[in-house]
Amino acid sequence: MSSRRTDPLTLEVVDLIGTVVTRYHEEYEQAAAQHSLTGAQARVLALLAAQPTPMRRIAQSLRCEPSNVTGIVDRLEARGLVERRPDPADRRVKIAAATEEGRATARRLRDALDFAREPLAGLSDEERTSLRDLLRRMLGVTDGA
Amino acid sequence: MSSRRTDPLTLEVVDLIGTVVTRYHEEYEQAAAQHSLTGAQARVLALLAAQPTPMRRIAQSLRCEPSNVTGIVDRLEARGLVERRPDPADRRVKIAAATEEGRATARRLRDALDFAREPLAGLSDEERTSLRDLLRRMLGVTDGA
DNA sequence: TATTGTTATACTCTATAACTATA
DNA sequence: TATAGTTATAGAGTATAACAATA
Repeated sequence: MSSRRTDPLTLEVVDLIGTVVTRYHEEYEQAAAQHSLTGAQARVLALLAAQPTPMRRIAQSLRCEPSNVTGIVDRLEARGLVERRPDPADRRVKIAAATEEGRATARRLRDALDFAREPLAGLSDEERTSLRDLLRRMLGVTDGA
Repeated sequence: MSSRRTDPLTLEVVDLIGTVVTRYHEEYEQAAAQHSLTGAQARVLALLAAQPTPMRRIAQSLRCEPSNVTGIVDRLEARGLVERRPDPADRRVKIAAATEEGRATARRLRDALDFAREPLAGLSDEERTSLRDLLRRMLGVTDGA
């Protein structure tokens, strides 16, 4: 197995994946910055634009401590992009939800994320199918649809 | 071009790439944390283990302001993983270099990065070649070797 | 008692601006 | 005067611990 680790082909694929990761993050941060958002704020806003979410679950989604979410949502709320709502079923819970303006910002943000879209446009349908299948296997995805 | 943007195949590939990016980062941070390093510290240490580098160039590599590098190298230096050396050619320049212990840590860190290695082991040579070529085209890489 | 969200605290990363020592 | 590195400062993300309200 160590032969596979140092084999030039594997190393190049690893390197290419590293490049993908780097480029993806740079584009994401850049797109967020264009709307004066940090990466974390953009991720939370995207999540809340998809569906209102309790603070606790936001933390799970971000894989960080719940205490951190307070500040991130505070800053989004201060800009009118997000609001906190009570949970009728459990008065301990606060549900964060994107406002109309927040959803609009999230939409523009997603449109700006050309990363995977533009370079993928250079591939044919067959090639994209092939890429999808390889990535699926690499990630251990059983199926998709 | 907007038809390609919303086509299900492209969306799934975009989603898979997002998963790759997320998983890669988590593994990287986790591997760094196992050595009590932050992500930024691990990146700088890996860079310096490959070759001694002036502070200015470290900043370019990290795509951050030079002032930030001071603190990162300070912390690595305080732990004996890195040292600053003068540049004989230009007395303004300080060259940061990994110590023997720093190189050993960098080596262990790299070994811990199973992310791309392990899942790639499930692919055949042909599949990895195919994946390499698709990633190359996606990234606009003319060639490699 | 356990859980949700928050506050308080400390550390790191980040950018900006001003400083120093060289060039 | 321009450049390399540093310092000072401030904002943001992160983890830990302690707390109030609620379950």
